[in-house]
Amino acid sequence: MTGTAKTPVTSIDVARLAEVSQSAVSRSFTPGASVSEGTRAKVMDAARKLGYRPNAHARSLITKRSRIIGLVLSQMENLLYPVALDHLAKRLQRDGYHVLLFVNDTPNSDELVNQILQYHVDGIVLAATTLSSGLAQRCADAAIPVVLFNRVMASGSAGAVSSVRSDNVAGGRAVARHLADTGHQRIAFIAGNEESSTNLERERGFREGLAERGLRIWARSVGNYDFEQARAAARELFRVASERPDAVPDAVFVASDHMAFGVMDTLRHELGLRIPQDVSVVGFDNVPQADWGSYRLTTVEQQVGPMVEATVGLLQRYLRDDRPAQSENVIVPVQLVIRETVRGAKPANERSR
Amino acid sequence: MTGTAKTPVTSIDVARLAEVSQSAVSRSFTPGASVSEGTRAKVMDAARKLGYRPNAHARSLITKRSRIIGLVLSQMENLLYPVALDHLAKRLQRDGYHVLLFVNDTPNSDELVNQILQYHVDGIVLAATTLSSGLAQRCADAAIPVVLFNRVMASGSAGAVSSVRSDNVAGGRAVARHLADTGHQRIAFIAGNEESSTNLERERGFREGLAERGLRIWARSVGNYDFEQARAAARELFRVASERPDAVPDAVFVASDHMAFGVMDTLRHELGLRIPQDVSVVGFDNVPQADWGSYRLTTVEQQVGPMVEATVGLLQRYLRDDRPAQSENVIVPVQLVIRETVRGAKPANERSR
DNA sequence: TGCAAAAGTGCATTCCTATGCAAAACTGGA
DNA sequence: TCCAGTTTTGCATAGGAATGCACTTTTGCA
Repeated sequence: MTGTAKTPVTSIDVARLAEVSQSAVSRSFTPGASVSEGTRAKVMDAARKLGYRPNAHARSLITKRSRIIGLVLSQMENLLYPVALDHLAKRLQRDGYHVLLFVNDTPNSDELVNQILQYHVDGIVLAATTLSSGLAQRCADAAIPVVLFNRVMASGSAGAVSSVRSDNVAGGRAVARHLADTGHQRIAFIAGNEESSTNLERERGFREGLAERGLRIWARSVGNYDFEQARAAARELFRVASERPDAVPDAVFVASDHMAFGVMDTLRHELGLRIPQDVSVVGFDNVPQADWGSYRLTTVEQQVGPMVEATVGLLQRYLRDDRPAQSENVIVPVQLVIRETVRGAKPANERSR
Repeated sequence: MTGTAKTPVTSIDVARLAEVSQSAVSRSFTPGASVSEGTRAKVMDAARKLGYRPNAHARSLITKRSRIIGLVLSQMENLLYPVALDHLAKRLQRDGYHVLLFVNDTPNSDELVNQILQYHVDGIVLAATTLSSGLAQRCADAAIPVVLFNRVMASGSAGAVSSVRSDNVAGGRAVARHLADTGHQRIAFIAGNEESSTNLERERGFREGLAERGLRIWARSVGNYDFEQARAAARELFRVASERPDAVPDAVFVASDHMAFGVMDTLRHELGLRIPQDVSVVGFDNVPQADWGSYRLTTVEQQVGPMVEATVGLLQRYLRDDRPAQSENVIVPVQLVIRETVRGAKPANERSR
């Protein structure tokens, strides 16, 4: 019978009941510590009776490890982040770590850094696209390992700021080739946040890919990774549609799926265009919705599983040998997922459904 | 210049530099403590120079308050939860609290309870639809206040298990009335998880509303709050469509938006039905996607803001006067948001766009 | 100017667990 | 049976901050 512990029960209580010392209790709960099987059994038994669990705060106070990873987020509507959060939390839980959440409210990162440092987290995952790299730097200065998720620092990093990201350049290039090879001529691009590394890289790869085929970006607009702004961008690009139908893009590459959905809705329901007959659309991320029947969006898959795995791997390396460690930048390969929003493409490497 | 603190800097270091006692430092960082402006200034100055911040673990060890709220989640793909998570984290951050995340991996809640209790969280928010109420009970037994989010306990609760939920019954009833009043006759229902309180209440309200108008559920299937299962449920309900078009539902109430999207996709793209001409669809939640052009889903809004506010309110009440406190069940009103998936309805109380 | 009340300060202790060190118990080989 | 070697055990302390208590300084009012 698991005892119902109304009041805090400490290792001393357990020690008393098990008739051993407090140290023995502690050791029984520390993997690899020196205790005989007999004592451990007695302790565990007493612990169960009393409903005892070691106090994580007291423990981390002395071990200097909190087994907590701070996660800084800002965008929640783009499903990529919830999905990544889910993976990350589950993965860390398996190793006895947990995620403490920080939502990037204000642009004032000072206060946020303060809050994070108070908890003495063992590591930080920065998944906020809009975040100033100052925050990363400040955390790294405090000797806390930082992993940027889906993002890199602009300037040379000083401390232990690593990053995990997809091969955005390759992704952009793959999209360019695909659109060129399916015979598109007037190819537009809707950017995300123009200063973000994700956008810069995707756009660069895209330009390169187009150049290979003797093309270039025909028209361009900015959506800032925002649903509504992406819709406005689409309207802008297609404004002249009615007057000169042949002066209008025949394909759009949108820097994120989340924006692409808004773009598709606007093209179809507001501008009366058919996808892909009148215009092709390609996204980036491959969030679950991209597979939904209303969109069936051709897009570049960011492999969340491997990205999370890499993130955890980096963190663990820091934690094991806790020297400063060189900053490391992992690039996870991407894959073009061809569905039904590009004219002249045959769905090939589709995975499920 | 904010000093870069390579090594832990403690209140004693600050005290030394500021030429005061350690107590003075502590008091300077404790709102409402007894310190003169002069000392506080000296302390803050020294603290800034050294890059000092109080150690949250040491603090919670002695104050018995961790300023951490545990949040247990399981469903991430239904945007309702990420959105709620976002609100909750921001709201708590404003009060100096933070969210520690627990993802309900396995059905084995024992291990999860263990993990939660180790951190001595000040409160727990349970937002996992699929979770056994045992978990709630166990936490409450450990004298930790528990708030069920979007969910109630089946049996009479013993400890301090409160809940915040929408008025699901009223929501279901509103849907029934709306569908009846717009002339629908063969009204189907696709259930979520049949044991969940949300589903039970929505279905009950729905039945009651239909009964008021002399109708009843014409066909029923179960989607378990899962996208694919909902699609299968839709196929099942409309299987006979080709043979006897008039024996097929003319409206479907789906117990969550997330499922409703799958249902709409299946109806439209797989079964070739038009919405709302051939069949009307109503969802529940009003997640952001419901407003998207491809869906424009008529649905019942769960007001996440007020729900989070109520949740935080309950937690704070527990924390202030920390007696066991009676369990309290807050019900947040809902609102039918009429968009374009119900035949014969005029978009009235639409909010934005 | 004097004195009681209020405000500020420091000392010492507490929160709970982990761990270095020395002592104790046990192991196995001769 | 005895001893060196190994494993267990307990003692005592550390880790960083908060707080009751007693003491000192300041304040306010007569």
